[in-house]
Amino acid sequence: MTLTSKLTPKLTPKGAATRSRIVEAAADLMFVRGVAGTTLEHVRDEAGVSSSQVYHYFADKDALVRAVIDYQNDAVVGAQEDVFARLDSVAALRAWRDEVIAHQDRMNCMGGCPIGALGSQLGELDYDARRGVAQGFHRWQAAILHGFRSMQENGTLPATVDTESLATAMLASLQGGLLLCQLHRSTDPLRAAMDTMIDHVAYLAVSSPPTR
Amino acid sequence: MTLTSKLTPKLTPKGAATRSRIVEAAADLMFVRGVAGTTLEHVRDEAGVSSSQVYHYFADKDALVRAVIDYQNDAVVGAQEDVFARLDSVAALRAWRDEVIAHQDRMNCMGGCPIGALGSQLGELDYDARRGVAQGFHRWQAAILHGFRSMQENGTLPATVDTESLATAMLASLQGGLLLCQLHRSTDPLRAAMDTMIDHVAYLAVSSPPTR
DNA sequence: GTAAAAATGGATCAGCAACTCCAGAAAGGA
DNA sequence: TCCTTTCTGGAGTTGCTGATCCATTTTTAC
Repeated sequence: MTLTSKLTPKLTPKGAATRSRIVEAAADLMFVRGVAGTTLEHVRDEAGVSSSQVYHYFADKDALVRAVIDYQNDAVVGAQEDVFARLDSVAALRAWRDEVIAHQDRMNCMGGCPIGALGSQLGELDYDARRGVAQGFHRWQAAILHGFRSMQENGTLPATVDTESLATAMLASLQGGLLLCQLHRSTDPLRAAMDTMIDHVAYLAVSSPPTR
Repeated sequence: MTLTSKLTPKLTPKGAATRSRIVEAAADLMFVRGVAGTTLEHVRDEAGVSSSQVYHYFADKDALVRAVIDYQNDAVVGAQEDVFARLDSVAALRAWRDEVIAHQDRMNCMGGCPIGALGSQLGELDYDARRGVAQGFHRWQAAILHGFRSMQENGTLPATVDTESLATAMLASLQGGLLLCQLHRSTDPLRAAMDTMIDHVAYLAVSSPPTR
């Protein structure tokens, strides 16, 4: 349950739909033009609502930004949480890497990670925003961790491996790789980052094979 | 040699000092408040110059931003280029990791990487800015690569290792780790990211020991 | 020493974007 | 049905911020 749902106690179905349209429009625009580069006028036009609508559903721009963070957390992490849970083998990790790279290819390496971009832009400006993004990253790390734990349970990874650190390192590699991918307009650095990290997982898996 | 030096052909020593003061003030402010959150009025006051000074040395805000990118490239990468070149052992890598973490500790995990933050904020908004940041990252990657090549030459790493990819992966890990460090206000994720990557280098060094 | 070029100060402009207001339409609840 | 609440429309306002202008002082070059 998000914080914003508490702040708008009474919402008719129609109102909820309008609110969603505003958040989605804002999320799309902020992904392309950045938070500061996105005016509420843009959001208004893109969502097809009037000026007052935005302020009917959100106290100010900051409140809208926080709703966008919640939205992206669900869209990016939530939608892939079950996918991460099934990352229980090195082969599955490599398939996931291929999907991530293919997606960036389709995007022409533009935009990077929606959550990471929001965090980088708002980290020092908006306390709540920073917390929201951190929460999304924690959720993301937990999802990856779940996969690594599965690899321990099925004997792929030895129990001695620090899966917490490994999951954090994997997420960091992904984020850094996405940033380099965006700025170099090439998937090569993303591939290098993910491949190297997956190679390390494979090393951990091989170096201490299951003893059953 | 930076591009900006070509655009301001005649600069008195006094003028160059004033220009530098403006760029440094802008860099500091943009690191803390972000690019969009930094007004030229802030820069003017912080640098102790009048409004017209800024426009005397820079065509517009975008030009100042590009100068800030050049400045940060030199400050962050340039200043540590020789340090990177001496990273020719696993122990040296671990010492470097300690320094990075100690620095983030001193900063209270605020701000992240100055170059990464600029890239994330400007990546999709300013073509020249994106290219400038990418150039800085390339320089950074090359510096790390230099260290890995040294490790090959002194026999620490086998010649078969793809040092290009390894250097890129190390930089990505660092960037992602810094982002998580900033957003979580903790050096733990940064440590996890760097440790895991250095462990991998150590694995590559050990798995195929020098055959001399 | 003098003229040209560069540097400085500060007032001011103009546009934009966040935010407000109020009136009216639609929906919900009894 | 009728009354309350929610939703919508769009004009309007205010403050900020990037940018301009011109006069004045300082420095450089010969």
